[in-house]
Amino acid sequence: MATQVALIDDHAIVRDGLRRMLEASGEFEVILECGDGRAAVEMILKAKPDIAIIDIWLPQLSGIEVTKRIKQELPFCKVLILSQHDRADFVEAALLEGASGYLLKSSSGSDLIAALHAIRQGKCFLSPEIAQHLVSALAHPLEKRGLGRSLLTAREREVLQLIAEGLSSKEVGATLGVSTRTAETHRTSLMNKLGVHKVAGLVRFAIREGYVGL
Amino acid sequence: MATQVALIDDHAIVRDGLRRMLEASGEFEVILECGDGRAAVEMILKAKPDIAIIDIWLPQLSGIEVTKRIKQELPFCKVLILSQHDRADFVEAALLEGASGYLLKSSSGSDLIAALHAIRQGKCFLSPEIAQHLVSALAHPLEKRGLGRSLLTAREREVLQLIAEGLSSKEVGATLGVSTRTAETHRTSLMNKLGVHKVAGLVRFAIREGYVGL
DNA sequence: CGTGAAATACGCGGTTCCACTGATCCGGCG
DNA sequence: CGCCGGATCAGTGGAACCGCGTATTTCACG
Repeated sequence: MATQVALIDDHAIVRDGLRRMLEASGEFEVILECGDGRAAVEMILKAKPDIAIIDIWLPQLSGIEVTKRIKQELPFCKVLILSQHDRADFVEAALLEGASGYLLKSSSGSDLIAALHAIRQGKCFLSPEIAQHLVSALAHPLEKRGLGRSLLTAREREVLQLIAEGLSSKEVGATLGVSTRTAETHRTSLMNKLGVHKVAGLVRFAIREGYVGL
Repeated sequence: MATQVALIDDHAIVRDGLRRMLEASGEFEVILECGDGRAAVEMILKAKPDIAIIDIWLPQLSGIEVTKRIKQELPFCKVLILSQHDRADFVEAALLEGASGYLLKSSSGSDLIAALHAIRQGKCFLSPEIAQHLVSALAHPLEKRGLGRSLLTAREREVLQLIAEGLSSKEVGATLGVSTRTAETHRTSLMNKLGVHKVAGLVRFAIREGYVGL
């Protein structure tokens, strides 16, 4: 029986291409596709694929956050992160959340298949460039580097991403399924914590920290 | 005989996917792939494909610039631009340089095939969202500005920078020594020109274009 | 078990945004 | 000269923002 795969990437055309590659191999079956993070979590929890291929940058919810949520509910669902860049902190965060692999988009299609093979067998697969970064990162222990100790709470990071994507408080509330006032409360505490008083400041922080792309 | 296609995109994995889609259709043959702009120009001039599919963002040389150069030498080689975003100025620039189509990556694989069909017949193909932007751009005939001249006026760039730095319209007016109203007018035309409706969008544009730092 | 942090939610009121309009003045270019 | 585009200024009205509060529940940690 073919391994069931979920494809999460915000570009439909990229998903189409990946699907063809996976299906051409004859070993994988794409059982769901999704272009945004929030919807992806729901669909994955429902469909329970064997492996989820997740782009790191997604509208609504980052790939890291998606990973975290599905690993909580489906520890046996493997995750392969796709990313344009090789930012070390992203790699670490993804692996800490339970991702089984991290593949750069500069990889080839055969690398993708190779990664899936490894992951299916419970192994780990990292793009060579990534592995490089990781060893140097392991030189010093990660607690020290403030990775676990984030200033912002998970909810606040979520709200921040949505604001930076251009949603109003009302839209943020609707997206998260909470009231507009609650969204505004989070917005307020974000501004307090970050010491800014304008959307512009939030957006710049979000971009600088990689919560949203450019 | 199959239509010969060149694939220019900086992500190998995306090229792999596109190639499979094209070849699966049976109508297209990928005769070359390249991941950076400068090399792409050389390869295309040598290989003379019927159609070049070019990502707008490329290392070394932008997709727009690549289009310009190959159209100079090979006017009969059609160009289909691929892009993540629907920035009006990019679209216009690409079309002015001779691109026959502009496809967002949010499009599906069948859109891609449809676009190639249209282009092969000498027609033009734009993603629907793109066409939208274009009509609104034509409403305000901004013909005069060629490529060299910036989309934004000097004053608008000034205002943009201040907004991105977090100033309110009132503060912008005070800073520039004009009325709040005027600052708001500039803000409005910025949003119109850039096709965004939120401060977040302006800030991201400003950062992307280097009007403000991070 | 108490404390505190996080998430949720609400009110009020002034400020700001922003789309829809309208206008005037000036300088360059055919 | 006449036209056009850029820069300036303005009104209206509804929506959103945001600082000032308050309050409940839940959950983790000591």
